[in-house]
Parts: sequence; structure tokens; C-alpha cells
Amino acid sequence: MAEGAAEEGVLCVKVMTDEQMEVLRSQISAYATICEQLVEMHRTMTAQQDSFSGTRSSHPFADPPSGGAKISAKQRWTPTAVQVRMLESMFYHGNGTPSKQRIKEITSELSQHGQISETNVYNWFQNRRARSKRKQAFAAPSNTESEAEEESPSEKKAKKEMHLQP
Amino acid sequence: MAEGAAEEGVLCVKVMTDEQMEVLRSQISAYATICEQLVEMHRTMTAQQDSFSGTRSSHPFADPPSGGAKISAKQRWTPTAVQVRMLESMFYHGNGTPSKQRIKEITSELSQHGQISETNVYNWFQNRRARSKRKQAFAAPSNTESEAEEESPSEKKAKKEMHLQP
DNA sequence: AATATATGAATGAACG
DNA sequence: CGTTCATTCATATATT
Repeated sequence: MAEGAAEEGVLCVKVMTDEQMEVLRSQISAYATICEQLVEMHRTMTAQQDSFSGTRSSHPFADPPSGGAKISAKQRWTPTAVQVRMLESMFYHGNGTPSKQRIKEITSELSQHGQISETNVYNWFQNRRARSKRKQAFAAPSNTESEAEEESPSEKKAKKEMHLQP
Repeated sequence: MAEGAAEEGVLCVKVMTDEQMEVLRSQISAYATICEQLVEMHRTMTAQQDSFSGTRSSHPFADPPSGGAKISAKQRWTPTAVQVRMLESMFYHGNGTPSKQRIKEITSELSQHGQISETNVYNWFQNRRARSKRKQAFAAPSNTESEAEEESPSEKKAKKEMHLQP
């Protein structure tokens, strides 16, 4: 059994300057934008032929067949990439908990990009908030509390891996 | 992008843990990979003459071993044998759900034997419990004398009904 | 190498 | 709201 992380003490903390941080952030943001544009382009080009129901990492985007009598075993709502991005954005600027009315609006808007219900939106925000907080608790138990920010303005999580077939 | 870098005075450095570094790296790596795949896919689709016979499994720009920054790194924590042993022991002790404080303690203790984070510990317990329950559910529907070596410190509720929502 | 299994991690939904 | 459960995904490891 070869175990990794045999180097203890050698690599511990890494220090980054604000500038370096900004560079990294910019890179991520740039990639995110590029990805989204590419996806949009792809969707436009493949208009109706690519009828593929994406599930999770296999195919993060692609609008689900609306009204389709899909009796698949998909028991759990899975947001599309676009939906996630919109939700993240709203969360970031969002003033705390979305009101009931706000949830309706969001749901309505996100319906344009896939099946979604108000409950889904509500749960999503609840989870997002809770996990954000928990992460904070884990990540920064002993830091200077001068940092009030919790999330990066740009994408937080990148859905990794994507399998495609031309 | 624009974030309030309040004081540009003496300390403009931010310290990141290895974990945070890894998250950033993963994000960039993931986006880079997605971009590559999207570009590749687009190229394949737009190129009308698809007279290629080679497998496209390997991308020409996967990652240069040298010179180019190998962004990928260890992506998954793997506990050492000692850590597993200790975790198992703690799990058996009936602490069904370690509190946040407890998790910190455990993490602190286990760091003596290898790299570990609080998130790792939290996930480990979550997974351990879920797995135990799953095993038992299948193994002992009508058998009271379960010989399972792993147990649930406290008997939990038997079964739950899942709700589907449209 | 290819496949199978084990398991760390992510997350939608439910519970108190 | 905070915590927990259940399911799924991705990868490390084992097996052939």
C-alpha cells in the first residue's frame, strides 16, 4: 500500500498575493465565460437534433425535452448548467432569503432553461446558504473576521468532467 | 472581479490552505478541460469532412508534462491505514454524529498521521453511516441476530418513504 | 490494459 | 434554519 502525502511539513501553506489571487480568479472567470459561450453556440447549432437528456456529469447542459413523457428513473431534480449559473448569480447578489414572491419569479425564469419547481428553488437556496456557512465554519475557525465575503463573484464550483460524442 | 481590497497597506497577502489551493486548481483545470472538449467537439462537428479514423481519445493538448503547468493534482483524499483505524474506532464508539467541535478535535488528532481536513472527517462519517445502514438494510430484513461487525450504535428508524415531487 | 469494486465527495430533499 | 439522510458521481485501488 503506497500512501501519498508522505511529505509532512514540506508543503504546508502557500501564500498568494492579491495580485495572484486576482489572476487566478480572472482565469476561472474567463474560462467560465468561454465555456458558456461555447455551449450556447453548440446548442444553437445543434438546434433540435441533439435530443439528449443530460444527467449530471454526463451532459450538464441541454434542455430537457419539454413536456416529454419521460418516465425515466430520474427521481431527483438536477439543475442544468445554465440554471446553476443563474442561481449562483442570484445567490451572490441576493439579499438573503428570497421571498415567496421572489421564488416564484425565479422559478418562472429558470423554467426557460429546464424543468424546475418552486420547491426546487427553495431547497436550492436553503442548501446553498447552509453549506456556505458550514464551509466557513470549517475553513475559517481561527481567522481574522475582517473578511465578510463568503463566495467568489465568479463561479464557485465547476462541474468537472464532461463526456461528449460528436 | 472587483472586490473590496480594502487596505493596500502593509499586508496584501492572503494565505491559502492546501485545500483551498486545490479547489482553485481543480476549478481551473475543470474549465480548461471543458473548454478543450467543447472546442474539439465543435471542430469535429463543423469540419464537414470527418474522414478521420484515429481515435480522438487523446487530446493533442492534454497537458505537457514539462514546461506547461500541470494543473491537475491529487484530487481525492486517501486516509492512511492508521487514520482509518482511528476513525473506525471512533465510529464504533457510538458517536453517531460528531459535532463540529468534535470534528475539529478528531481532525486535529488525525493530522498527526497524515494530511487531513475537517471536511474529510465529516464526509468520512457521513459515508460510513450511510454505508452501514445500507448494508444492514439488505442483510437483515428478518434476522435479529445480525453478526455484522459493524453496527449502528443506536438503532435508527427502519425505513423511510421517499417523496417524489413533480 | 480493461473491468470491477471501494470509497471520498457533492448535493437534492427531508427532518426537528 | 441547521442538521441529517439518501443517492449519485468520480476516482483510487484491486482483480482479471
